Amino acid sequence: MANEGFFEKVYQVAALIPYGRVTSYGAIANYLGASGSARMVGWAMNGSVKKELPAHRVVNRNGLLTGKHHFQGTNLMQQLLESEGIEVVENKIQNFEKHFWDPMKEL
DNA sequence: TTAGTGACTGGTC
DNA sequence: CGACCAGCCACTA
Repeated sequence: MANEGFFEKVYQVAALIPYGRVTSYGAIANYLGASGSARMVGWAMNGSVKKELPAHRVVNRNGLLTGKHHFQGTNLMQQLLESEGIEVVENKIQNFEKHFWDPMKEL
C-alpha cells in the first residue's frame, strides 16, 4: 500500500465506501495524511465517473451535495443517495453523522 | 513561467 | 449563528 499516489488512494478509499454510507472529502484527505488538502480529494474525484467511483457518497463535511453539479445534470446524485436509504433534502444529507463512514475508523 | 480556479476545511469576526 | 478569510495542492490557459 505504498505504491499508490495521492489520486490512487483517493480512488481506493472512495471505492471502499460501503452501500448506504457516505463520507467527507476531509475524512479521506485526513486518512491520506493530507487533511489540509481536501480540495485535492475533490479534484481527484473529477474523474470519478471514469473510475466508476461512487462519488455520490462523497460530500463536504456539512453533508451538503456540493459536487452534485458535476453529475449528469441535477438530482441524479440525490436520487442515488435516496436509493441507498439516505435521506436527502435540498441537496443535503439528513442524519449525516448516522450515515457517515470514516475510513480511518473503518479501515 | 505566472496567474487563476476549484467536488474543502477550520478559524475568526 | 451567519458570513468572510486564509491555507492547501494540482491542473489549465
